[in-house]
This record gives sequence, structure tokens and C-alpha cells, in this order.
Amino acid sequence: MVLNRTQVVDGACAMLDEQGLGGLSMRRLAQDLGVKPGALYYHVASKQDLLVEIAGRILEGRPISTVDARRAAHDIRDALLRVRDGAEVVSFALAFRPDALPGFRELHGLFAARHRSREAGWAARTLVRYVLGFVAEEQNYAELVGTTILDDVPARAEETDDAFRFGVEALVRGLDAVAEQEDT
Amino acid sequence: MVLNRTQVVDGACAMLDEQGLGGLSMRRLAQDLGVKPGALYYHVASKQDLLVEIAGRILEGRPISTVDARRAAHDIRDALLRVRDGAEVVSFALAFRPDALPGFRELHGLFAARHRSREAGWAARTLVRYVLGFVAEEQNYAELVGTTILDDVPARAEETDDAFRFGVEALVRGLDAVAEQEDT
DNA sequence: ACCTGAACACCGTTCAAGT
DNA sequence: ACCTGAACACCGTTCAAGT
Repeated sequence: MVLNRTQVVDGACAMLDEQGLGGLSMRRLAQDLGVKPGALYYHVASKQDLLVEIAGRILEGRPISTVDARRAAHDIRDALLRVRDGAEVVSFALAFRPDALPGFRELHGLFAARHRSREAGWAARTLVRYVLGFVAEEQNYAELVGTTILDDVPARAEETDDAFRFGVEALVRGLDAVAEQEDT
Repeated sequence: MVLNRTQVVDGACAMLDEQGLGGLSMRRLAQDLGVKPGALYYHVASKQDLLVEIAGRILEGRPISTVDARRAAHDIRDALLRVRDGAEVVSFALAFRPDALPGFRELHGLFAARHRSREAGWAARTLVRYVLGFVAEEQNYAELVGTTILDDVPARAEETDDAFRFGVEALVRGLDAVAEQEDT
């Protein structure tokens, strides 16, 4: 079927967006691509490998600011929200292969001006964790609304945006504040 | 075999701590309890139901402060660290049934003095997310060190504690700071 | 009330063999 | 080089039937 790695990842991204992470299986993906399950392993080492690749695609979708922490947080959120279960996929990839995510190592620089090197790394990771956790919850809730008979509260979207901004603001301000006494 | 719900949850907790979340299956649990898989479903509605129950047990292990946000964060971390993959299990439970976790709804009160009601809820959820995200990463890393040939950096534990304190301090300070201008 | 037997509908992964 | 066939070792869940 002259399949290649790019097509496998493309198909996986499409399937993720349509079925969600729970509906993305190697067997289904193979069938979707008109191929037997074993064939996928000629192009991809494992499902985990595939998920890391998908995570990369998700993050490449939107450029992430490297100068403003607040903007960076919103950029990452926007990227994650473009794909169903995006936050969960990226979280997995980050846990499994922390170095392989594009645009995440550079976030260290967001705090390099105010913080010492070690603390800048902590700060960047803290911000990323906040965004991932927030969006994972957000997307998970959306999933539950879609599946279960959970009555959707109207005007939830704007309140969610407000809640996100609230957390970003608190976190960035707090990170700035603790930077000032890093001279023990 | 005169099994009851408590014994099923007990067995599941033990298996979680020994095998990790990936090694906890209904079939293995059944075999461990000397019973056929189908028997478990007489005591537990589903695996998800079981995980929510386990999450409750994990959080009940340590009392969580309701007066000091910094202490509460450390209390929650301590509770999560007592069980392998504790953070992942509690995260799942929180996503799946946000109301069924003991001691989490009360955290709202930690911020009620400084914040308006809506913002106090946001603040509490932000703090919980931080702790869960941090400990999930922490436990996941420990897992990778145990499995893969990943050379463990010495003195990592103390640095991890420092990193956690750093984030808690920043977050709590930031949350306090944004509280002061909640008069739009 | 509590459990077994047995099935249903799935998984990820491997690997000899084919082309 | 790329894929199939076919297996291996699993999953969660259901449900008639047994005791």
C-alpha cells in the first residue's frame, strides 16, 4: 500500500480528533489505512512512539511565545485545544520523553531574566504543568458532556477562559515575586 | 469465597502499590483474590468505580489542612506519595467524578477569606492541579528510573522537594496577590 | 446472595513468510 | 522494502447457569 511514516501519523491525528484518545487503537488505525495491524510496526516503533509524534504535531500547530510567559501559556492552550484530547496526549509524551517535545525546552528562557537558571527551569515546568492540567480538565469535561447525560451549563466557555486567565495571572505574578528573593 | 467490597478495594490497593497502575487489571485482581473475573462485578460496578474508591482511600490516608494553603499542598503530596501512581489514580478519579473525592471540596475554604466565592474555587482547583501534576511527574519519573536504564541523578529527592516548595510558594503568593484586585 | 463458565468484543506486539 | 497471516498474551464486561 506504499505507506510511509507521515501517512501513519496523519491518519492517527485524524482518528484522534474524531474518536478521542480512547478510540485510537493500532488495529483501528490499520483498518482505516487499509492495512493489517502488523504493517504499522514497519513505520512506527510502538504506539507510544506514535503518540509522541502526534504530540509534536499538536505543539507545532501554533507558535509559542518565548518572551512573554502569559502569552506563552495562552499559546500552548490554543495549540492543545485544536485537537481532541490534545492535553492528554501531550502530557503523556512529556512524561514519556520529556526532551522530544518541540518548543518546550525553550520556555526556560521565559524566566531566565528574572530567575537563576535552576529556578527558571522550575518556573517553566510549573507553567507548562498548569496549562496541561487545566486543558486536560477542560477537554475531559467536554468529553463527559458529550457522552453522559450531563447538562451543559450555559456560558461555560467564557467562564473557563476567565478561570484560565485567573490562574495564569496568579502563577506568573507569583513566579515573579519569588524571583526577588533568590539570593540565599 | 465470601468476598465483599472492602476486600476487593483492599486487594486493588495492594496490587496498585506492587504493580503500578499499568499492572492493575480486573483479571489479575480476580486471580489474586482467588476468584473468577466476573465475580468482581458483583461488588464493584466497573474498573472506573474501583479506581475512584482507591483514590478515596489514598486521600483519606493523611488529613489535609483546611486553614493553610501551603500546608494543604504538602499534605496532599504526602498522601499521594504513599501509594505507587497515587497522583495518576487521583487525577483520573477527579476527572471522572469530581465530587466523589473526600477532602477536596473543602479546599475552597482555604481561599474564602481573601477571595470572592467564584475565585476561591478557581484558586483551590489551581492548587490541586499543581500538586497532582507535580507528583504525577515525580512518580512517573521514578517509574522510568526503575524500568529503563535511566541513570538516577543523586540528591534528586531533595531537589525535588525544593522544586515543589518553589512552585507552592509562587502559586500561593500569586493567588494572594490577584485577590487584592478582585473589585472590578 | 454470591460465584462460575463461557463467551463477546476487543487490545498491542511479534515474526515467519510472502511479494 | 514493505506487507500479510497468524499467532501470543493479554484486556473489561456480561450473563445464563449453578449453589
